[in-house]
Amino acid sequence: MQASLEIDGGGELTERQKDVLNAALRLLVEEGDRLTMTAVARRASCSKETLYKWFGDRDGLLIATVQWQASKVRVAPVDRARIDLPSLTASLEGFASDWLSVISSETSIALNRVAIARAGSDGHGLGAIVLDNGRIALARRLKPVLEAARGKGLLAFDDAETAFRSFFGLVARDVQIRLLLGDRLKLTEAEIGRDAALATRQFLALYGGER
Amino acid sequence: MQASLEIDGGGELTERQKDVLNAALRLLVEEGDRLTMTAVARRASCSKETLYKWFGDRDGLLIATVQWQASKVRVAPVDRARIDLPSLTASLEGFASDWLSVISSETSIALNRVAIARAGSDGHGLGAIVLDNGRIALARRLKPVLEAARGKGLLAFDDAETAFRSFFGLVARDVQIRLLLGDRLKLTEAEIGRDAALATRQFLALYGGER
DNA sequence: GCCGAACCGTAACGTACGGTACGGCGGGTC
DNA sequence: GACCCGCCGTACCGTACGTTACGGTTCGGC
Repeated sequence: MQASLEIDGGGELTERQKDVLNAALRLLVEEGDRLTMTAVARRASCSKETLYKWFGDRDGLLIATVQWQASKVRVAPVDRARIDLPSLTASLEGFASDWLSVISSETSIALNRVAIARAGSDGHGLGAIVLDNGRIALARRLKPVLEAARGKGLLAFDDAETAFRSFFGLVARDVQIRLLLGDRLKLTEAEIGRDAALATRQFLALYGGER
Repeated sequence: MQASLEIDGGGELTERQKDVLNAALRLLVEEGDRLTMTAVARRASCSKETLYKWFGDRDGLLIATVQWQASKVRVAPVDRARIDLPSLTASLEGFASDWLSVISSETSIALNRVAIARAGSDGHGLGAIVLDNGRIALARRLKPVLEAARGKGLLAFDDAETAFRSFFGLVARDVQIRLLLGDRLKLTEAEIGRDAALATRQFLALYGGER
């Protein structure tokens, strides 16, 4: 089945279906791409027939699982009224530590691994979804903040996309690729806070206005 | 078979074996992780029996293939005598554009995809190899340059690792994760050059000494 | 010319897994 | 109570693929 390309991923799901997807998600974290339909059915205490009726095929189940996880992490848009340097700094540090927390979480690592593994062969369904709920969602939330700050003269840049990508690089650095490749790398809360503060300071040094 | 963990990956290989590994490499780029032993044998015009005799099993073949590719990209160490600001700038730009070229190449993408896909389940053999020949090799070559530049007062930092990771982030930004996830993103030579120059300028702004 | 080793091509085996079919059951409706 | 419907559990089917086995061919050494 070709799962419908709806934007929201958790809309018309019954509680039972959400339970099943949560089970699939946990299994995805534990087993990676080698989870089997049988294992999902057993873990969720449902029949394979039900899995196929609800999700069509294995691909449909994976897509629904990824969309379900994505729908759980939707965040409220940032309030960008009244922005000054301290609030901008705090906001950037918040974005940075949120992002570091996400990309170092077991769930994110597992989902990115599966999406990357399948990006080569299939019609890049999962990759687009993961990208859209990761990097792209971050950009959508951050760019208005950057542009508001530029409006107040707190930042100076020509292209918000370029500025965003610099911020992204300063924050993520090599963390995600190392974790995806299996590097043992434990990020504590304190380290995330320090790294976020450093990245923010560096970003302001590069893009801060009226120095 | 547990392939021996030798550091060099292309040492005791006959020409015929290199041909076979090159065929496997091409197939890996085309097919990703779903390459089959039959397909490799057919592409390399050899028998499966030979594949199993030489490489033990499918894992051994994949490991040998990744090591073989890694052995091909070994580069000469950088000459760090007589360093001044122009030569440092040129050197950093060289590192940056090399790295961007590597991570945007079909081969690197395919190898990273396979290594990431298997990093969750198997004994993280491939992930460690890819990491060691990617990020870690880059750090090994770049850090002496950074430290030499610090010795001349051209750069200022406490920890070479931290400085390196900032450089890494400024160069790579979101390029690698986007490509791994299947984002269509074509980097031209000119764009790589511009991005490398920008990253270098930003890195020097953050870590340049005696301003 | 003969022998053994290495190798090619292919057939065969075993298994794992995606997908389907079916019997049973509990719960809602009349 | 009779009926229906959605779902569970499980057995089953077909296939793909890793792995092994085997007959035939080439080639270097004697």
